Amino acid sequence: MPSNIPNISEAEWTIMEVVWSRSPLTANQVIQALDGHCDWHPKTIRTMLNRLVHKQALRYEQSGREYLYRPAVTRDRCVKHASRSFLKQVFGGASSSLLAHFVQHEKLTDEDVDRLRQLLDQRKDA
Amino acid sequence: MPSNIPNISEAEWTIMEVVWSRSPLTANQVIQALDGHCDWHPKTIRTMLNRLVHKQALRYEQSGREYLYRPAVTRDRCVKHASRSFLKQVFGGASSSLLAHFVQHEKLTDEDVDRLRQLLDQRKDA
DNA sequence: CCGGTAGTATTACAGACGTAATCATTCCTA
DNA sequence: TAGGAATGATTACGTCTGTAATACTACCGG
Repeated sequence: MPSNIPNISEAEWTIMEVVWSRSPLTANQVIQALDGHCDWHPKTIRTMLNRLVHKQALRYEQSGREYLYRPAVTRDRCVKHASRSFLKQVFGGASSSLLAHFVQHEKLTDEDVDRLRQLLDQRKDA
Repeated sequence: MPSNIPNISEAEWTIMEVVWSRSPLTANQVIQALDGHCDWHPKTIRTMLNRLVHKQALRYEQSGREYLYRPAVTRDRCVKHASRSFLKQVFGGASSSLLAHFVQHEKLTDEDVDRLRQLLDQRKDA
């Protein structure tokens, strides 16, 4: 029984972040959490919640006349899944190339660099 | 005049890789290059070449009765663009988190690690 | 000169996505 | 008790994707 991570689109990812960080919540709470950040119509957000349930990225339980949504997949698993796809598609699976790219082209503070060095040190080398 | 990087889908990316690495080539050469790797129908590949031209990810010039395709955007720019989107979507734009993730969860040889340390050293710190 | 072949261009079609509007149900309130 | 408001369900619709098939056109060979 392998992962079975549902495909979460870009817009859906935004919804998932909210649910991951404050689960469980009602549709309205999701809408409020996004108010100001996105400007999606509430209907749109409800639609996306629905789709995410169908994709089995979210679950819900009834609570009064509303639903309480929770993640059905952990953020970790989704991050890993998305990272793998990206790594494969853009860097041909070579994590070293990917890392080189980000070290060279994206901003890092000195602290970031230090922490990264530590991670490299702690890495259990084969 | 900002970037204007066209959106290149996953399947299209495969085509682009071929063109980036051996440009210029004819449709048939792309088809042959992919033979064995993908199993797309030749018609499918021609369709994708066409779409990529419309998206202005590829250009072509006539050569006899065929076209010679070339990239209209560099791989570098596309990699950077895709990396930014991914970074933003999955790691909220924090490159340090992204780097930590890949260092901790993806395979790296000892040489990879050494090279990465060097890159960190060479980094022009602010 | 005519028809087949090899290219390109156009069309097809289902499923995903972004973005909602409309429908149906139910509960609260006047 | 009937009507409106809130919620979830269904439907809508244009674009993008994956995956081709079909149409058109021009050149080559008989």
